[in-house]
Amino acid sequence: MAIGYACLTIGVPNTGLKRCILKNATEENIKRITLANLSALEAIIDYNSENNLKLFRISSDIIPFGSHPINQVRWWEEYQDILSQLGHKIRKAGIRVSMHPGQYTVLNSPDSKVVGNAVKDLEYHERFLTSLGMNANSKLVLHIGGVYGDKITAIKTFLANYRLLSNDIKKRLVIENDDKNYNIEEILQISEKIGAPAIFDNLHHSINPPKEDISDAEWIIRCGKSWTEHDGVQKIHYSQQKADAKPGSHSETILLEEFIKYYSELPYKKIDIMLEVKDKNLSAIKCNNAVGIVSHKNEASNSL
DNA sequence: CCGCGTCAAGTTCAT
DNA sequence: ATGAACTTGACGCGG
Repeated sequence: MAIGYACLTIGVPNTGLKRCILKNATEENIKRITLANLSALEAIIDYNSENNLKLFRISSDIIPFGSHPINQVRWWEEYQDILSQLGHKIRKAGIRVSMHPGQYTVLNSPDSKVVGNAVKDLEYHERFLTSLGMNANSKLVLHIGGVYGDKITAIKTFLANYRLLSNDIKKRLVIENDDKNYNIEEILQISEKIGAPAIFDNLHHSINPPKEDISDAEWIIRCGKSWTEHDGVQKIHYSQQKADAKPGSHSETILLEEFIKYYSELPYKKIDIMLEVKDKNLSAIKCNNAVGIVSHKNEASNSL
């Protein structure tokens, strides 16, 4: 069991990622930012390792314009050594990394240009994880996409386009319920058809539940059946609603009492939990402490 | 140098 | 028909 966080590391020097706007995306800037970001990622990994944070989502911003035609840098070749050393460090630390293409990556769009871009974006993310030398338990998390007024057709489009993806992408792809369009029941139906594992997101689920009203633990059990040996340990997303904000807004920090209750109700503990929360690593450490995952630092100080 | 508007992409919903 | 929200910080322009 590991608890992790997404993309950003709060309060740690040299871990910030750089970006640029399209207008400034020259080859020189792209290379400079890429190198700076790989260095930042190493600092993040060092920090995660020291703090026993064994689950981390790498930001899609790691390579500027990673799937945009403006970026013609063959970074996976040019920085092959840096990437493979970084990957080695990640594995040595026992950290599981993943990536999560965003809301603009829509595989089931009726617009073939949009689909083409989505495929390119998946290829970019896949290439990054493969350049690190990660195996198939490093996942790419994807939402299904739009509905376009007809969900049956939209799902058929997703299935058809999924089948066109390369095996390298398919072996990493996992699908997640979202807060508007596709609930966990639909995700599981799609998951069975394509063989991609299902990620259960508790907050999305609370906002967009299916008709069948069973406990989160029951849904997690059903999702768990979609994870095979080569996919690694089942992953779920966990977040808490920010008070007095729009449904779906992530809270500033994780309230421990609520987390511990949720944790205690999990059907089994062989689960990796990705927190989606604004204070990132701080909550991840807090939750680790709450469930008895102690960092090396703490062990050292405890033994003094 | 400081502060605030803007930023690649797509879809949905509100106006 | 047009525009904001999504999620969010960081870039970078204008003063």
